[in-house]
Amino acid sequence: MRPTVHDIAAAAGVSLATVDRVLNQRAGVRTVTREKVEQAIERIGYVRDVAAANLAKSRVYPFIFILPSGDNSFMRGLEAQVRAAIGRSPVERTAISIVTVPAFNVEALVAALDAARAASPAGVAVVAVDSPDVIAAVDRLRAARIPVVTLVSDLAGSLRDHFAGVDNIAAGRTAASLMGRFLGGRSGPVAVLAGSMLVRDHRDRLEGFRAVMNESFPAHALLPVLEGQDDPALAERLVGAAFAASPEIAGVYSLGAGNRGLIAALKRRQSGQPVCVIAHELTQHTRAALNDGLIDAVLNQDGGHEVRSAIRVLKAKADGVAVIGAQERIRLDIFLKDNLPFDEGSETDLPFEQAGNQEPGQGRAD
Amino acid sequence: MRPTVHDIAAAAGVSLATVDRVLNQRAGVRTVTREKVEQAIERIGYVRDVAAANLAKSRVYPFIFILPSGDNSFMRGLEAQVRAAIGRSPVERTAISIVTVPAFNVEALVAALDAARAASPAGVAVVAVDSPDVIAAVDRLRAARIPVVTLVSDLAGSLRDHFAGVDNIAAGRTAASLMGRFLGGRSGPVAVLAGSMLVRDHRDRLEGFRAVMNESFPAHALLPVLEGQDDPALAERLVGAAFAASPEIAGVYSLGAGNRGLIAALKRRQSGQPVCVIAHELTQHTRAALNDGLIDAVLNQDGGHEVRSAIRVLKAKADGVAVIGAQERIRLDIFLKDNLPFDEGSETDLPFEQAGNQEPGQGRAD
DNA sequence: TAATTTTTGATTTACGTACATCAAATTTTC
DNA sequence: GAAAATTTGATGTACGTAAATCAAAAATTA
Repeated sequence: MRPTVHDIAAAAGVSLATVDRVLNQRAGVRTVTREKVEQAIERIGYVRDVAAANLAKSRVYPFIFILPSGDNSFMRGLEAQVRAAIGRSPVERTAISIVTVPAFNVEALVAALDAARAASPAGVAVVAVDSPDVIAAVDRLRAARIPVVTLVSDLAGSLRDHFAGVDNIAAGRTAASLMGRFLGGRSGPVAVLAGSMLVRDHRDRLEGFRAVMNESFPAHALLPVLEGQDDPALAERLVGAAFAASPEIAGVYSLGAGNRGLIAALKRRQSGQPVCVIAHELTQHTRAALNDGLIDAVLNQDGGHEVRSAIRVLKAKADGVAVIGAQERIRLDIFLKDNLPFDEGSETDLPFEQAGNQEPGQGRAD
Repeated sequence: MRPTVHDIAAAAGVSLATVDRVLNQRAGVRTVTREKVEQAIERIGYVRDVAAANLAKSRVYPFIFILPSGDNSFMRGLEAQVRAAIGRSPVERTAISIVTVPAFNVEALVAALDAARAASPAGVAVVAVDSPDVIAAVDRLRAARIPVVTLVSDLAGSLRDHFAGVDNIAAGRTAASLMGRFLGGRSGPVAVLAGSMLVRDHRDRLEGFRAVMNESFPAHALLPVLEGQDDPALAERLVGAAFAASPEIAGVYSLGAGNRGLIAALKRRQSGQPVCVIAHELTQHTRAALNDGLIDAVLNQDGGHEVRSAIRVLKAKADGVAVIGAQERIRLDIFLKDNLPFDEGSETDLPFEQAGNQEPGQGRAD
């Protein structure tokens, strides 16, 4: 049988009350006694029964999720996943609130992080914009002993506890490797469509992509990066202009969002050789384009996994216990039209379709 | 606040004892009363606090894992993952025992399943061999109200509760799609190395591979399937013979284990055009070959995920509660040398290296 | 040494559920 | 309508931990 607090008391030769004082770091225990108890815990291999402890404490974990607002399929899917987690709150003892801030907006994000700190939750998950001010705001949360997990896009140099997202450098490298092999003998330059260089995930993907293209496929020149602000309309204009300027384009790597615009531009393209297209994030639009042969491969991160992983890690950090590392590694999914998962419908789709059009630059769209 | 049993009692106008009788389906409740209570449960939206219930019951979940024995890196890695789960048993309230049976052996597997049934555990996970006798044995377990999860290889037509493994038809299709694209303009037939057509996973992969090769890349003929029994030595002989007989081979799809033998044959191959190789399961051997450029892509299933998922599902089935479907879908990982995960060392490696050589056909090796 | 402070022990209640016991109320059977 | 059987209620204990109270013991200070 697993040892209990009573066994600690017996082993240490102290009372239950003293064991409790040590376990829950309450005052009024002499150092010698505390050490006696800690040694007993070590000796008999006691591990606190978290379920029983949570029951006794009527513990709930108040978490805050900070996500970009705007018309971005992936981000709205992520929000839907957080809402699904909210639906499981009674069972999981969480109390999750969602805060949305304009995409790529440092000041708004800092304000949201500081507001979160004022609410003193049990943990914060945030889709980070890479900036010194954001790093400072995250570090203020950590200084207030509030666990922080970055979601989707990391914040290198900050004191965040964990990153729940894919290895974006590897993602970029993989995209390049697939691009180079899929192009085979064909020649021609490759265009890159990004959202913004303000977010770490996009920068990392570009870095990985550039590295492998230069190393392994130097015959294909890289055209200057198109920054589409994750806005479909802008993306469509930029890609269309690139096709017009360089009809010999052999491939396109879309490492951000706004794929609706990219797909529109591909459909409008009349002439020229076939283009190899690799994009990120499986949405209704990229899925359809993959099936139609407009897109050759989609690299995907599972937002549901990321959200559930973030919650597990935040809980563990709040309780001060270890996590199963391998379980929390977010995988990069590679989808060809041959291994598309069955469409789960509402699960990854938008929770609500927004009809009206969005101002450009306000969202990480699609 | 979340409703409790007391709230049910109040809402239904009955005593706590009666609510308990209904909740735990004990006898001695009139149908009218039972319905009154069930309606109250529905009305106030009660969900049992599983943590508290488990605490009260001092619940442990005795599970039995039935795995193939023999010198097969993937299977030994799987076993290591089960052992890791055993290490978490005190926390997860499980009591897991491992049973190994010779690979591809129907009688031994049936005996193990029947022995498991006699032990009346809370659930059984099994790497299935596809056979009517095995189906019958699994159905006997289900008839005894014991939840069954198939692991890695499914058992279509049985009453198993769940399959914790990848979609192997999609895996085969993906392999073909990658193979066809990687080959580009090159011509020549493609060889297929399987383990045994007795297991569903191998048959499914072959089916998917054949379908896409015939549909999309009919220029590449498929050579007769080599059945290597997942044995490295046999695989090496078969592949070597195939190279000798057909020097113009353009690609090899290894859909089973025994990749050590395949790699040896590839290294020995002197002449001929370069061969595009796609294999299954990331082990120390396939990882090294991928890095060396001997293998072009590895399709992988994460044994750790499969084991943890199997345990979660078995628990849920034992408790009669729902699972998060998306969380339990096992993903097909596609690894190129560019997105190899950091080597976790002991985590996916063999728990112990076996030096001695194994009789052929006794294991699903490598 | 006495007075004071600090530390420790003993005990109780609570969390939400399971399970057992015994008495009381209700229904069924003859 | 009485006896028997069944159903329901009331109550207590348990699971492992948290948290509180108050008394007793030990240590510290004057």
